[in-house]
Amino acid sequence: MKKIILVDGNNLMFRSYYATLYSGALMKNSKGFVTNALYGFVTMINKIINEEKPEYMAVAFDIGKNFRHLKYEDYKAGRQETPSDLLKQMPIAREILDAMGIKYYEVENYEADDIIGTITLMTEKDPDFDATIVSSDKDLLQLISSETDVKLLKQKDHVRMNEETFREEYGIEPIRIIDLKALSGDASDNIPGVKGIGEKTALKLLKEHGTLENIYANIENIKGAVKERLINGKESAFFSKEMCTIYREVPLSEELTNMKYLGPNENLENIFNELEFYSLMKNITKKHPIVTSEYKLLNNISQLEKTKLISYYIECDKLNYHQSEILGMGIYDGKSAYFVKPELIKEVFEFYKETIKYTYDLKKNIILLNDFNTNTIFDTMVAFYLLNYPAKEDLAFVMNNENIPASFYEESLKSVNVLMQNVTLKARYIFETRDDLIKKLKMEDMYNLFDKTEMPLVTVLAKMEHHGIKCDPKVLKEMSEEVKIKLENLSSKIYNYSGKEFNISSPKQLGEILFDHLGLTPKGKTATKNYKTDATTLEKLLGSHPIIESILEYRNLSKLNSTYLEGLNNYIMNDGLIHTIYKQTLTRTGRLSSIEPNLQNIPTRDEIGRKVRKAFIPTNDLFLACDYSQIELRVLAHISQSEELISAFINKTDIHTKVASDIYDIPEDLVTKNQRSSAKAVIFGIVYGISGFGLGENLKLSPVEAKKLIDKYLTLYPGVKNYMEDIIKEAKEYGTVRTLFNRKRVIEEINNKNYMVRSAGERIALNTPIQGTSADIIKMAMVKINETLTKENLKSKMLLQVHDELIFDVVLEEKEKLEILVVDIMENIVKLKVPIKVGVDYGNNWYEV
DNA sequence: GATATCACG
DNA sequence: ACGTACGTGATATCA
Repeated sequence: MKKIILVDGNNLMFRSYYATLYSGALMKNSKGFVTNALYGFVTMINKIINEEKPEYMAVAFDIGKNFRHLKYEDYKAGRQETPSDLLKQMPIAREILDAMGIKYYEVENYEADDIIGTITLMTEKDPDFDATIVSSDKDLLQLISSETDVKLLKQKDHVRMNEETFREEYGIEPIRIIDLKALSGDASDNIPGVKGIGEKTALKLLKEHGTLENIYANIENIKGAVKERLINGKESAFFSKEMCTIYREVPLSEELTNMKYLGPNENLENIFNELEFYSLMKNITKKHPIVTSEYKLLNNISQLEKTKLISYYIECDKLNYHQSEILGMGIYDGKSAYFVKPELIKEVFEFYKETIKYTYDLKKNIILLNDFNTNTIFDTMVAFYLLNYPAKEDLAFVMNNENIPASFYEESLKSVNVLMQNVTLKARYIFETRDDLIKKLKMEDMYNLFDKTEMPLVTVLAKMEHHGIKCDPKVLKEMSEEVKIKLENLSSKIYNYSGKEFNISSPKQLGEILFDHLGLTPKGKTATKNYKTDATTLEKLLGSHPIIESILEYRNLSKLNSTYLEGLNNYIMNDGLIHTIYKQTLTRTGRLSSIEPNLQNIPTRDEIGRKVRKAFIPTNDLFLACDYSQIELRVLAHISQSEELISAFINKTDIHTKVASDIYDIPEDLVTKNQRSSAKAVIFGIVYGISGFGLGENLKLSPVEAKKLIDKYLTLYPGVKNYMEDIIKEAKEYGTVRTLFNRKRVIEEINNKNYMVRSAGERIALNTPIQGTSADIIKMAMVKINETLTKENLKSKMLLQVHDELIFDVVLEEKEKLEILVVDIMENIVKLKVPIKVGVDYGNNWYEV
């Protein structure tokens, strides 16, 4: 059985137009062309296609005055004239249907209803076809039959009406809709019906007598006022019936089989581009069907042809590519896919030396191949990241997400056949998605960020990872021994206080000891209903029992030992170096992250922990650390254009002292250390979207007092306040925020009905442009620094990035030159409304720095 | 594998 | 009344 979907095109366009007419500004493209009806129309058509998955589909439109107008000059009188804004969109709807591969029909002097009626007559006669009509017009219910049902559109959802459901609701046969209207009329079409008879009475009469004709044949059996009204309105009734009967023999010379739904063609994208329906374009961007997973086995380079570009995908045996073996490579040259075994890979790259290449996770491949000049200009993973796809370590994540079956690398480990299939398929996918991704990056205004910053950064990070940072295991070992002794002593001390032994590292057991066994006052429960025992909670209990202090110290030292002293030791490789992995496609703000090990969270805030840094030493002569001074605040000053902040930075004021003097209303030279640090907390809190409560916790003030500080700050720095309001408004309107360099973040939470979720979304909206812009800036600086180091032939290396600082392994004789060039690049890579300052430090190890 | 905790900017 | 600062990763414990 074949099903055809029949859509009342006029009905859909009118609905769409009026649905958004009163919602404020009418949707227009940048040329001022109103597009609201078309947008709704396309959305509805998409929805119908999604829900019905039609093989056949047709849309019907009204055209010109029809026979009803000729017979009845008041037909549809009283209706507003079609607004010109809507009228102008009508022909485009037809163009869109053409481009969507959907047939549409209009026949001079007939309405859409008549065309649909004519087609359903065809399907009723054709044993191969059933029909579903989509409209919100109840008139069409008269066409319901055993082969035809109606999807009746309501304001929010729809109801499906077939013979059974119709009878249930109306108690009459579907075709009797015409008799019903003949009696009760239809205000919207200006059908008079019988004056004084409404739907209730009409239905009652029809249930009793069946048809309009029968009612009049039995008119003597009807009593009272109804009879009178019927007699008076007889002519009108029969005339009305004629008016609302769908004409089912419209001259339409078309076979049902020609109404096949073909799917979108290339014109659709152009039309959507013109209308600026960018959100709708996502659904139509060609899902490159990977029709074949065929591949050849490469035994000899001579099988290959020189070509302009290829794609490749490499799979290795572990997630950490610094210590793993290549399993194999897939390549695709636009015509054929080949599986390349590890021993042939070097040769293949030699063969394709001049060839432009695309890949996925270029940084991984650079390290695996130990080749920094692969001529790879496109990293699909980075593109996916910027465009908000799940750009995980394995391309299979994205492919599966796009409904293209692909195996994960774990499967490749199990069987060579899967491996070969896998890498060649992935190589094909990379090849075929690249153009689309570029287009999307351009559409989103992120191509520059991609091409000039993120892509070049891939190689820079590869170099940093590859170089590694030297770490002396002896230093770690010595510290660890000391710390372990202290931990021993602390545990006995703790057991003495508690009166029994327990696992101090178990928050659950610790909670029970403190609050059940020792009877201390709990300060709340965790999500799993255990007592809270985190540091802030314990600090509140400091006076109540001497065990608390020991536990805090124990926690501190055991963290230090397990995560850093012993933990880091496990990452020192045979070359005596630690090779972290920077994740370039993970964070939502644009920052990097560092794993295995995380070199971005080596202790520094407390003195004991900071000593870990003594283990990190240069391979050249010394370390240079260059850190951006208050980069996020400077970015805030720039983005918010707060005059107060800008002038403070331009005048080189100590910003925290300045703010302290402002919010406490005292001269700068009287600001105490405490006041300065409170001001600092206020400023940082603002950047994160803090509440009075949160700041109060932080500063050990009451929420009310804290709130006062925030309010004072916002009054004195109105630019900041405006920024906060504007960015949240922007986020709510578009569902996204952007950094200064166009990096985009989608914030789903921003219009959530749940207060907590929505508030979190608002804080994200506040913070992301600031954190993200800072990330953009340091990334741009890194790219330029790398370029310059190469150009100037310097041997000193960039080693680490810790969000706002860069650490270099310096060759002594290059010291001055390096410092000047790095500082210059970092400070001038972008021009903000405030100066950007970089601090500089040297040391023989990371601690000294 | 989830949770609690704590290290960093 | 809600429940309370953004972004990360590693480790130990426990269900």
